[in-house]
Amino acid sequence: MTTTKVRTRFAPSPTGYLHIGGARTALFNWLFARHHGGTFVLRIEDTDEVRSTHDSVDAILESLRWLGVAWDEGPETLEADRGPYAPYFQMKRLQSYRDRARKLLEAGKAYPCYCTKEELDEMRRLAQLEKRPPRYDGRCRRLADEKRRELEAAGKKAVLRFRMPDEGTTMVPDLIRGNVHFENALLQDFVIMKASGVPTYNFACVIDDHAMEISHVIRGDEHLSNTPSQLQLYAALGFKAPLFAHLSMILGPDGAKLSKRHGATSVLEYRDQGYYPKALRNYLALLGWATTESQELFEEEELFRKFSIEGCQKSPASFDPAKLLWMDGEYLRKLPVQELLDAAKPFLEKAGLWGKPGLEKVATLEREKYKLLSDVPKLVDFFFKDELDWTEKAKKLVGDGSRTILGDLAAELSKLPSFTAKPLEEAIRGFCSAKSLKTSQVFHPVRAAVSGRTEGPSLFDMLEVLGREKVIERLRKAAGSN
RNA sequence: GGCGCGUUCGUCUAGCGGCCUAGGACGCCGCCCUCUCAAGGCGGAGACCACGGGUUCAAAUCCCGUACGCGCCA
Repeated sequence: MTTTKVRTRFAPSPTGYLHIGGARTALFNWLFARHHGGTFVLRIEDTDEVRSTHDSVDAILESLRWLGVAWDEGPETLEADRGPYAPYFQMKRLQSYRDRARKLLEAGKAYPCYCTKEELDEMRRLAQLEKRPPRYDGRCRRLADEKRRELEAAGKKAVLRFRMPDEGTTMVPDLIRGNVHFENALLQDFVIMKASGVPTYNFACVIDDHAMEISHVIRGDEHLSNTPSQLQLYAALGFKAPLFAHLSMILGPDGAKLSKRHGATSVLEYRDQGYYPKALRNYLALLGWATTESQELFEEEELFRKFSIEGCQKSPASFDPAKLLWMDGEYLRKLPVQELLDAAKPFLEKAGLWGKPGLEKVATLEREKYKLLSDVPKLVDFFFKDELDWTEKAKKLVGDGSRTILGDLAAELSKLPSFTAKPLEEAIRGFCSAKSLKTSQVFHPVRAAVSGRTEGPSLFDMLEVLGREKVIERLRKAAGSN
C-alpha cells in the first residue's frame, strides 16, 4: 500500500496583518503536518494586485515566526528559490496558471468572456428581480469565432471562465463535516483568469495545491462553498483532489465575527502587549479543538502527538481574552526566571531596566504575579527607582501614625548584623512586641515605605533583596527624618 | 434570495443510545492559607443539552421539521 506523504499548507493573502483566525488556521496545518511527520508549506497568495503589499508579507512571516509556527517550505527557506515546489509567491508562478488555462481553453473546458461590468451588473439585477440566484448566464459560452474576432479586433479584453457542468451534483468529502453535496446547476461559470492575465483565487489555489502536492487542505469554513467549484477544476484538469477539512470560524466574545472592536485581532498586537508566544499558541490550539481528556496545557510535543482532525469542532468558537490571559500567566509562572527575563527583554529595555544588577533577584520576588511579559518591568521597577511612584493607599499608610514607627525601626534595623529574611523577620517581630504593636501596624507601612505600594512580595524577602542601604534610606525618608 | 454549515453552563469544551439528577477549564462568588497582592487548596452558583415532532424499553447522543446565527454566490 502506498501512503501519500502528508503535505499541508497555509496560503494567506498579504493584504493586511495576520489575524488570530489566520494564525489558528496556520497552526492547525502545522500541527497536522507534524502529527503525521509531514511537511508544512507556506504559500503567499498575492494575486490581488491592488491590495497585496510587501509589508503584509513581512508581517505574516514575522507573526508566524514569533508564534513558533515554523513552515518547512516557503519564503525564506532553503527551498524558497530552488526547491522542487518553488517559488512560493503566486505572482511568480503566473506562467503555470496561464499554461493550465490555455489547456482548459483548448479542451473547451474554459472560454473567453467579453461581458462588461455593466452587463454583469444588469444580469445580477435581473436575477435578483426574478428572485433567481445571481449567476452568470453563460452567454459567452457559444460565441461564434467570427464574433469573437470582432470583439478582439475592437480591443475588447476577455476574462477566462470555467465551464461548469449544468447538471449533477458535486460532493465535497470533508474530514470535519462529512460529505457535503452541492447542485452543479447552482454553481456558475466562474472566472479563472482575469483580463490582466492574473488568475483568480479559486484557480490559482487549485493549480498550486496540485503542483505543490498538497495532500490536505485545512482552511477556514468560508471556503467550503468554494470547494465544489474547485473540485470541478481538479476533475477538468485531470488532477487528483486533496482531502479537505474546513475549520469553524473564530468569533468575538459577543458571538459576532471577531473584529477590531473586540480588541486586538492581529498576532503582532499580542506580541506587543506582552503575551508569551507559546501561551497564545496553546490557547489558539484550544479554539475549536479539544482532546477527550479535557487537557488544557500542552507541551509542543504533546500538541504534535495529540492533535487530530477528529478533535476539531464544527461549530464556531468565541475568542475569550480572559482565558488567554490566564494561560499566559500559567506559562510565565513555569518559566525559569532567566528565561522569563530574556522573554521580557523588549519590555525591560523600554523601561530602562535591562541589565540592571539585581534584576533577577527582584524579578524572582514577584514570580507568580506576572500575567504578561509587560508586567515584569511594572512589578519590578520599585527596586531601581530613586523616587518611588507612590500609590494613594501606600501614601496613606506611611502617614502621620506610622512616621515614628518607621523611624524607630530604621534605627533598629541599621544595627542588624545580618540583613537576610530570617533575622529581619525576627528583628521586626521583636520590634513589634517590644513596642506592643500589632504586626500589621508595622508590616504594611514598611512595605509601603520601601516600595511605594501596598501590594508586593513577602515583606522580609523583599527587604533582603533591597538590601540594608536602600531599606534604611527609604524608611528614614518615609519617616521624614531624612 | 438561493445553496451550504452550525446550535451542550457567560466562554472554550467532554459526551459519539443506558455510566448524564450532563464532566472539566476560564471567568464569577465564598472559605482556607497568609504580612499585602498573587499563587495554591477547598467549596458554590451557573446548561430544562436552540425549539417542535418522531424512532427506541431507553436520546444531549439517531431521523425529520422549525427558529436563530454564520458563510458563499457579491
